[in-house]
Amino acid sequence: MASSTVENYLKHILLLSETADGLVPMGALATSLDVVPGTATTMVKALADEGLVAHRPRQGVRLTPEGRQVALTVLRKHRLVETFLVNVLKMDWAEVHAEAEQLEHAISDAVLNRLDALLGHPTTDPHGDPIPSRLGKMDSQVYATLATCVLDRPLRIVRVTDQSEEFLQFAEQNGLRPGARLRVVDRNLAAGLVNLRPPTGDPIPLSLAAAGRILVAPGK
Amino acid sequence: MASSTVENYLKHILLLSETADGLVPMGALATSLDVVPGTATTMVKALADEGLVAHRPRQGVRLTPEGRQVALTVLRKHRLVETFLVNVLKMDWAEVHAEAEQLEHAISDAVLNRLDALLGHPTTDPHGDPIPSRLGKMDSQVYATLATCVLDRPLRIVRVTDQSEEFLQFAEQNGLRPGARLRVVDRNLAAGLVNLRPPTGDPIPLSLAAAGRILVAPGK
DNA sequence: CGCGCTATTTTGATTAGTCAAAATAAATCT
DNA sequence: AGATTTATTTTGACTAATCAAAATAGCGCG
Ligand SMILES: [Mn+2]
Ligand SMILES: [Mn+2]
Ligand SMILES: [Mn+2]
Ligand SMILES: [Mn+2]
Repeated sequence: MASSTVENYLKHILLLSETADGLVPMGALATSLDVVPGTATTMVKALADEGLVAHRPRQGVRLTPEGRQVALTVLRKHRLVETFLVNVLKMDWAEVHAEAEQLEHAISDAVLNRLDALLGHPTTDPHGDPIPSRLGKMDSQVYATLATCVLDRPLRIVRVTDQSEEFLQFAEQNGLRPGARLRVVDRNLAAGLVNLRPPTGDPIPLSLAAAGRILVAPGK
Repeated sequence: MASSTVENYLKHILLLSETADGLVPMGALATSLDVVPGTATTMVKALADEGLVAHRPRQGVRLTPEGRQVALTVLRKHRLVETFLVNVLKMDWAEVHAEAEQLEHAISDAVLNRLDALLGHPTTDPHGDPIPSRLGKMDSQVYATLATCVLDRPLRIVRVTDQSEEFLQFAEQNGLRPGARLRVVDRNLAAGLVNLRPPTGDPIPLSLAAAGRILVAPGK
């Protein structure tokens, strides 16, 4: 059985390889896991010995099919747990990430499947992050962000890709959660500012950086 | 923060000191935790340095008030998790112990309290084990067992004190769960046998050893 | 081509938790 | 009391995971 440390390494490699060509540099991995680079190198070599990753010295690391399977299961547990905590226990979506970080390693497959059924087999978690299916399929559709989408068209928020408590709290406050409707009224590249118009209420000003962390799709 | 190892040591010391004069011998602790005696000695000395236990060399170990508080919280988590798994996720009462053994270390106090509320502040878990209150109070009433109670009187099962899957499966099969009504029709010390009569259906024969693991109270 | 910057790897130590086996203390039995 | 058995403690060694700091490999650049 993989230790929680191993599970975390694999999960982070999976997440980081989404935003790259598949090869994750050691530095990025170390930063993401909050360890020093030497530690990541050592661990990755051990994971390679176990057949969970392939290590290209001085270039980076990628998951093997077996490692990917483990990582997907951990991610599935993480996101289903978050969904449970928000939908059933009514916890704040800003605090569930830290909880799930621990619980993802403590949940058996039996509990996982019961939770999945209880929640009605959801495909996204409270932040809009896709939940891998039992078979390891995960929606990887590419969405526009509030920083890149067309102006003045009806939009629907599909995902908030910043897990930090502060950002989530701010988003919550302004009704910026998955499913919410809005338009981007204008964008000022020079000032780095975006103005949003929700269906009702005041316009919402947002930095371009923040806008880039909210994914949207065209919506009625 | 206490590691899961530390939490397990404290919880086992708590449980073992219920069935003794409060001083738990190293041998018993080691057996209970499935480690070799030297390991228990080493760990207990470390726990003593942290002020969580008091160690009487060559005699045994007891919890300090701080250690007891930690142990009670872990036990509360364990039993509330078991209750959740059975009552909400509809898992089998024979399998939840192993699950809770892991989850008890991964649940935050925030989740603990939400679970408690969701379940309606239960005072016993699916096996009838008492759940310590948020303040660390735990019912410690002493009950008779099916091996020691009076004959031919209406009884109510209050607790099944054998966590093994086999025993719980057997008990389930025969309706021997907390809340169930029955009588002890006779007891044969020589043969080591007890005969139970449920309200309906066939009499149930049971060994004295097994009978001693089912706690009962006089019941309508 | 050679120099220097940066990312990575290596080396040597450390911590938590464990076991095997030897040493010791305590209890029990002649 | 002295010898024997049993429980506990000590010692030495090991594994997983980590860090600090030194060594190295690649690069980009003049
Ligand atoms: Mn984690
Ligand atoms: Mn999420
Ligand atoms: Mn445990
Ligand atoms: Mn129980």
